[in-house]
Amino acid sequence: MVTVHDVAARSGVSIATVSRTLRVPHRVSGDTRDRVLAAIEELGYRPNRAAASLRRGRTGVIAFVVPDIENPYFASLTKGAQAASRARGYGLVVVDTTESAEVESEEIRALRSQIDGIILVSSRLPDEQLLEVAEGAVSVLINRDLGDRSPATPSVAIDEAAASDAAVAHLAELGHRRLAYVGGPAHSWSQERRARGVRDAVAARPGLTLAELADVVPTAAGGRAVADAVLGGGVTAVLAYNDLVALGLLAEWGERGVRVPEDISLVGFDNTFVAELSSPLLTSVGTDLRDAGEAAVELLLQRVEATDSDAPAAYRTLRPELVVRASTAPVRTAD
Amino acid sequence: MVTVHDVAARSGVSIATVSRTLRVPHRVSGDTRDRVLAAIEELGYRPNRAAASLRRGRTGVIAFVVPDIENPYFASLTKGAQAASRARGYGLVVVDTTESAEVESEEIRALRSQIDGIILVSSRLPDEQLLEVAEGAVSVLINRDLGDRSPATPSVAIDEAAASDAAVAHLAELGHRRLAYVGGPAHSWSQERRARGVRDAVAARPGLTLAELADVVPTAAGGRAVADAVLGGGVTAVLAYNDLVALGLLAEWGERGVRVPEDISLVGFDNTFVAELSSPLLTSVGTDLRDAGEAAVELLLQRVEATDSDAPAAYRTLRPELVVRASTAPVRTAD
DNA sequence: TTGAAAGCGCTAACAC
DNA sequence: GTGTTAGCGCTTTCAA
Repeated sequence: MVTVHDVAARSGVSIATVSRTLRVPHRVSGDTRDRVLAAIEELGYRPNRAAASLRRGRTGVIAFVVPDIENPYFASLTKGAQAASRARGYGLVVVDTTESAEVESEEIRALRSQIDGIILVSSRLPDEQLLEVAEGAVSVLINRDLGDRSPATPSVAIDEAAASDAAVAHLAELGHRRLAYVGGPAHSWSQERRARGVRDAVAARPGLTLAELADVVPTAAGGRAVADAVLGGGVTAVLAYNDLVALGLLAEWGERGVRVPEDISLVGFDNTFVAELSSPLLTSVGTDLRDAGEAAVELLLQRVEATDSDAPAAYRTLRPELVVRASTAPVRTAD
Repeated sequence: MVTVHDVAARSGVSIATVSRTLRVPHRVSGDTRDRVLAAIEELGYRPNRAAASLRRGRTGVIAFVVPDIENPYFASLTKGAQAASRARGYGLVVVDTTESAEVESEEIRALRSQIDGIILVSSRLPDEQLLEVAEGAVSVLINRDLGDRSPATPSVAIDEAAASDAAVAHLAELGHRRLAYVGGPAHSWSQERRARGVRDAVAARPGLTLAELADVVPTAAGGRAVADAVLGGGVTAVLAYNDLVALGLLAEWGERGVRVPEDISLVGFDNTFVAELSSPLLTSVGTDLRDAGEAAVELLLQRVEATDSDAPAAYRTLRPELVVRASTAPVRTAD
């Protein structure tokens, strides 16, 4: 292993100068800098992070905690976070909690002392526990919000009201009047906001009616299971909790001869890549998740690197975009 | 921050004993052990990993390098690796190389000194560079194999010959005689083995013919692009390079009135979760990817923790399973 | 079985 | 602008 001592010897300076050349190059004369850099190159020197961490009290690693890395939604967020942290020279430890609050809290506890900061995505922890975690470490939340309870914790959230409104507006414009919303898990943070958003958007448009299905398992299987129940009542357009549920509806309907969009229009949430896997392609509303992942990293590092806690907490609200694909069409028959 | 000193003071022993209690408990008397453990509990002591790493020369972190975390195939592998490394007390740094060999080699270089080992999944590096990496660190390969060139590097691979054979056998049994294989990227390691496997399986069954399409982009869009080209020549069943390509074919055919499985049967490779997103559900052949990820971690840690390099290199070949779903059916008309 | 003590490689005062 | 030096918290001889 090559150490600062080797580099120092090779370039005829002290170890302090070697360290300075790397950390504060402007405090080293151009001449020495060149010599040190050359020696580093020749020797293939790589600073030992463990040593630096021990001395500086910082590890250069941040944790990214997701409920399920196989879920396309979280995979995209992770991709963005990964790229951003790499670009900033930080390592990203990805933790998959398998949707379990216990695993989540256990992992966080184990990690706490080894990382500079933590990003919690769609945390499954109850508010009080989440609060404790958030206060106990430099942290950023995605899809959760402690509000006044922890004004120092930044969060990144998607403007679900805007998303819902865009989706409903699109369907209304196509002439749909009787809508249905297939909701997700009962107490999910996103579900609550999406359901409210859809209700508000419908209420704001006279003549629209809304049927709601609650507590659907947020997977394709969940969608298939309720495909039948959604139909009827003259519903001509359906909004699904997420793309996966939408694809489940689509598949099951297809097998029962219900055609999309001829018989019924369908809109998903999140606009994940699976929206481009189906036939017809799925109209979906969502934000760029990679951007969201990046934003969270930026927010986190801003705090990590803040000399003291001078950086104000930032709440980043991301604007979603409706991507119209083939699963929505003008309502067929006037009611 | 609570340190060994605090625990030592609290329990009336030396810091050495505190350390021993955690690392080699059997060398501490039951009595002292209890006292130390109690103090640790009361104080909430967590060993500082940076310090331990510096002293022991090991970091407790392994790297998992994938081309694209958004790809369901790699996401599932990652999920398995994540669970396995957590269970063994190691941190997992996930690196997404965005399918770029440069990014891959750069990241590996940067990481090398900070990790105990590295798992390279479907590496995009050319053989000689891969060899260099594999020799320069404790490493395990998934979906690559250096063979004699680096007999010390374990690898985990799926038995593609068996997979291809199972798929072809299934179609042959259903009465299909004219098959087509939609291949993946020209020089991909998996593609080469899958193509060979399919060819061999077809050759082994008199009466079967095979049409091959090469160098298809391994995504749904890639599949859509060649949906037309595959048809014709009396082909009644198609094998696709992976599930994504299969879904692309399925979607495009659907829009052109070609029905699956009535008009044509379709089989995907990998059996990722997207095979359950379509209508009809996709017949697909693959191994449990989480298991593969776990296996790689086991192999790696076995070497990491080997006192010296006593552990023999292990080549783990995983047996794939064919999951028959609705996209395959008996050939409709006798030829 | 336990303790004293020597560093692991690096950074950051502090002197010059 | 550069060098000297004192640790960061831990593990591990070596002695007792």
